[in-house]
Amino acid sequence: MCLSMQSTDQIPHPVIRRLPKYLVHVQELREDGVEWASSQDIADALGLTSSTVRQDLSHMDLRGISKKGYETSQLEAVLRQVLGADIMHHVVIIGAGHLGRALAEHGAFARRGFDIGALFDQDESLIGKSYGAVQVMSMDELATQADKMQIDIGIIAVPSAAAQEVAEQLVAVGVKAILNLAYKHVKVPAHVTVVDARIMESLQELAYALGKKSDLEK
Amino acid sequence: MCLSMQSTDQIPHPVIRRLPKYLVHVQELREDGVEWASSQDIADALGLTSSTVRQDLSHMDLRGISKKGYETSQLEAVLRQVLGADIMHHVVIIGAGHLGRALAEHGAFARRGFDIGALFDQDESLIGKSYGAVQVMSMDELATQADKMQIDIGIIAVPSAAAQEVAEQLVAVGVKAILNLAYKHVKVPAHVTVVDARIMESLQELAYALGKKSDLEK
DNA sequence: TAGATTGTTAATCGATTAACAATC
DNA sequence: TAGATTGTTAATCGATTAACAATC
Repeated sequence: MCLSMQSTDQIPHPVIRRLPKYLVHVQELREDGVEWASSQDIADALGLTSSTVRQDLSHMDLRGISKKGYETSQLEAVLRQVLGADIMHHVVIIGAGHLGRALAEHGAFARRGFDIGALFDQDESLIGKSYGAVQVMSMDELATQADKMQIDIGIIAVPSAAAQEVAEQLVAVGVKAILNLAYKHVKVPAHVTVVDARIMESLQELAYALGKKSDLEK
Repeated sequence: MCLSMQSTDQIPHPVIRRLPKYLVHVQELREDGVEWASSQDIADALGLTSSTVRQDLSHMDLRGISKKGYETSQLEAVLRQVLGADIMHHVVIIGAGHLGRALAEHGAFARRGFDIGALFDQDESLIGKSYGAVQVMSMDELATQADKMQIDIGIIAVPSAAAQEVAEQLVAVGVKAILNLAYKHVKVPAHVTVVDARIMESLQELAYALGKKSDLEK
């Protein structure tokens, strides 16, 4: 018997990318003691239209109520469930440079269900050191460790020249989900999901916007 | 007389988000001595279709050549120009926590035209310290410093609870472009551009993808 | 010349927005 | 009851893909 029908239908990608935004907002509302939020309330807070919010939430396993909106605690629960926020995910970071270390030391991930199990680096002089509660290991140990801890997600935090090779190493040890922080597109087999989070690209997008603005001022 | 017609037409947002990907790839090709790249070559490397590549590049101020494709050095030049990669942008980071420090110490930004002028933090005990070549200053000095260095871009690297307040402070001192790394949507006036680069959201997107995969295996 | 590849138009696909009957 | 707000259908808008004449 299948209770949650929603788990089978295909949620469009733009919707999926908005779900974390709904979650963080509705969580804040619930913590602040707000029990109900209308689609318009949520839209205003997140810079969307109420129509988009209702469409998006129609993919979730809950119903709103006329004149009241959506119950924040219920909405939070279904969003957490859909996003797998209640399951602990095992994460490794490849690259113990500034960015990799910062992520290891950043407590917020563990609090949200992402347990960072290890940092890996080529640089032998770093091996054995700890950042936060996370130890640096040799790249040679990746395969062994992948068996021990069941790695769900690999984070690529190496220089761009090494990104493709690291992606292939992660795929080789069976990692199915990769967060790529390197300024380089990586190619992986179709069964592996890659999400890019590149600060450099975001900065360049801003630089473009600034250029447009100064054009308009002329 | 206006030589670059392209600077006035409106480039669609999805195209703009792909431009940095083209730039980084074509730069690599050029450095490797590859002089020509066809739309199909570029598409294969970046996981796009050749049709998309040709459509995207039609917004740029260059022409490809039949049977050869696009000249990499020329393509790099127009992409750099459109993205403002040849102009130095002045950046400040608000929040001298792990992430803020990592960005300050990360050399790649300066190399790509983003000069990080200062870190700002509320914590008085951090003030005066340096990370990389970047000094930590008091939040009280933001307004004064904003006048001195001409700030183009502000990076929000504070805990989510403080993100909205920091956004407002940046807007108040005249910053027109904000990179938001906090796990919280910030509201700003229409004349200010915000780009989000939230690692947490990307991880949650991956967690969703993992959940879908384990559903399919059943 | 023949064939590969462009630039561009048209077709398709999909996401967002608008509209409104149902409902609390 | 009257009015606000949902869920959903239909309309609009925009992006991607396909197709193909032009061209090197």
